[in-house]
Amino acid sequence: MARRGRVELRRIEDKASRQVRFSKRRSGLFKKAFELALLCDAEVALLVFSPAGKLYEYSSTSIEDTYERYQRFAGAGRNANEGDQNNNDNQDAAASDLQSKLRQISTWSERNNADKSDPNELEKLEKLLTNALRDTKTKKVHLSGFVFFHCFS
Amino acid sequence: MARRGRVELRRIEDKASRQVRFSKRRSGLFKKAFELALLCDAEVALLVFSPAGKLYEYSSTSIEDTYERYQRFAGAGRNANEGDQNNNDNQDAAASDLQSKLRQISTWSERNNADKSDPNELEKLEKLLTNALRDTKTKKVHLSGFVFFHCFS
DNA sequence: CAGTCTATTGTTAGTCT
DNA sequence: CAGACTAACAATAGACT
Repeated sequence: MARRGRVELRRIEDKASRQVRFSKRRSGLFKKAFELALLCDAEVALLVFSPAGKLYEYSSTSIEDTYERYQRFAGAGRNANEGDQNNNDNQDAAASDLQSKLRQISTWSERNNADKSDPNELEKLEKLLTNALRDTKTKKVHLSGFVFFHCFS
Repeated sequence: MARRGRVELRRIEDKASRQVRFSKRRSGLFKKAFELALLCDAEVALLVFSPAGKLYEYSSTSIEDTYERYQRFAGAGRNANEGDQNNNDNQDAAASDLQSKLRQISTWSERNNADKSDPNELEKLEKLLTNALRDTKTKKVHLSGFVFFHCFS
């Protein structure tokens, strides 16, 4: 009646199960996003494409506005922090991001040991690698002997 | 030692508490987003601005790409389900060098979940990523050629 | 498929360090 | 102020409907 063990962190192979779990987890994720925005007064934008290519979106203001803000932020100078305080580093976020990218690569790599390789997957991998590499370089610059690896779990 | 009742769904007034809970809930949200992408093979993009204006981001591929896809999607018909995909057959059996590089990255990535990060390790990772990326690109060119050839002959 | 049910695992608010 | 701790609440996998 319930799962037998902890959840394995890898792609769900069974198609039916993956579909059901996508539905349930998507609901959960959107709820959490909504709660974060409401409780903590944060600006949140969330885009999800199902494996079948269907779009789901949530935004506390508007996707477009948040994306614009993101571009100003990420685009213009790494440390430029809009109008306010001298917060120097987004290292926390950057670290998490790098970590998650590494995890994705790890997963992809494992999955791929069994799979055949195909152009779409390669495309995806290429993007992961490019992003991870960019983050690595950024991080290296910021690293001045301090440690800030941050995990989700 | 624990909360006394259920969580009220309204903005947290106490500033310190709001900050702490933002931190914790943000971690949780990013973890969930990561899991959805990984377990269910979905494309996820998540942008969060803290009340203080700090940016946090996660993307299973790239924020830019997902936003573009979103625009195409939202711009044209809502239900338009893109034109995909089902590319299945590919025999590219050349497991090769790329796979061993991926395995190295995988190992590094897993080890690093527990380890601290340091400049030397980053240096190593950077080299692995660069090499893997180069191979990926090479392979993609070959694969593209292969697919192209098959489509038109 | 979209709900219901329930045993389990997962998340987290408040507290302490 | 970032983690550790832990009681309590929340999410969810799998089976059914």
